Amino acid sequence: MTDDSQMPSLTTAQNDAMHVAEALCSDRGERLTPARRRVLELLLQAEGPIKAYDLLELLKPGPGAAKPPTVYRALDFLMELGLAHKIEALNAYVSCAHCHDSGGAEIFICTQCDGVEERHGASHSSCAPDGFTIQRSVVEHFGVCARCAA
Amino acid sequence: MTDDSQMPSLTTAQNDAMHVAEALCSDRGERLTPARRRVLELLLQAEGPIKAYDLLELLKPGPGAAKPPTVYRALDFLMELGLAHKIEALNAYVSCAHCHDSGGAEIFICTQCDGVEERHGASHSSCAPDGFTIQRSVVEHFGVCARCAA
DNA sequence: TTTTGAAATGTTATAATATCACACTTGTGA
DNA sequence: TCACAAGTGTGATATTATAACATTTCAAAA
Ligand SMILES: [Zn+2]
Ligand SMILES: [Zn+2]
Ligand SMILES: [Zn+2]
Ligand SMILES: [Zn+2]
Repeated sequence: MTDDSQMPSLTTAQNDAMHVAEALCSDRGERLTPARRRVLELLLQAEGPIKAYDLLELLKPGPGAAKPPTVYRALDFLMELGLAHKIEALNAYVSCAHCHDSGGAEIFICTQCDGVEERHGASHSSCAPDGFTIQRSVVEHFGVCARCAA
Repeated sequence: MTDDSQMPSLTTAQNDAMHVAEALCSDRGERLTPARRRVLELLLQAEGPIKAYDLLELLKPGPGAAKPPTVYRALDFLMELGLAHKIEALNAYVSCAHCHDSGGAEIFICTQCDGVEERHGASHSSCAPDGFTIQRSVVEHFGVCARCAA
């Protein structure tokens, strides 16, 4: 029996993601506290983008019924570490499987199945106005994924 | 004296933009009603992105004190016509000088002066997951403009 | 001209999203 | 042991946006 035994039904991939998160926190000297861990689990288990107040509902059954600041603090923490992203156009959140340092995530959301895929590295500086230095980008594409188009 | 005389201090460029808007509405068989016109004027006069409730405040002095639905309806109308955009990451709105049909706007926001510039036409389909069809994109870049960097 | 019907607006209330402020707890290191 | 910083709990409140339904406006049809 591992010390992940208190987690409810995480898939292998989700379990792996938790371990990556633990390692990342350890590296950075940050603490993956129970509240933060629980929110990350819920993000990993979600089938697509999930809203803060839906997370809040999912946290209700637990020992301490969470209040909004708890969820938003956990989300802020996870986003700082690059373990989660906010989809601005939806006011919703997703876990990030890429564990990149901040910057450069390009998100594709299928409007039929709510599936989210992420890509990195495309530079947008070539389109920028002359002399404009990009510090942070929000790139969110909505459409139909290959599976749903079939 | 022109029949724009009831408008408060619009610059020539802003006046031109109003005429473009009028022409566009005319083309589309849509009506640029006083509420819609007033909101567009305020967007044009704003120095940068402006929030819905700030627009609401600016409308207060007028003959009829506006309520939230008035502002949101006007913004929705203007966005439908491509005369305004929402900046999702700021929950704020800007007028659009490009009068493009919907789709493809790429927005650059200077975090020092709040200036907004818009570019078009960069295709992101090359970065998309295989088989993903993009229907709508949100592309917002935050950084420092040439003027502020100088 | 009158009728009429769709579009637009007014109005009240409320939903949905997010943060503040401050007390308390917890874990860590001097 | 103590002091301190980070994290959390809690209640209130701020911010952003929409629902629902009555009323008005306006132009086209009769
Ligand atoms: Zn990511
Ligand atoms: Zn899909
Ligand atoms: Zn535009
Ligand atoms: Zn600037």
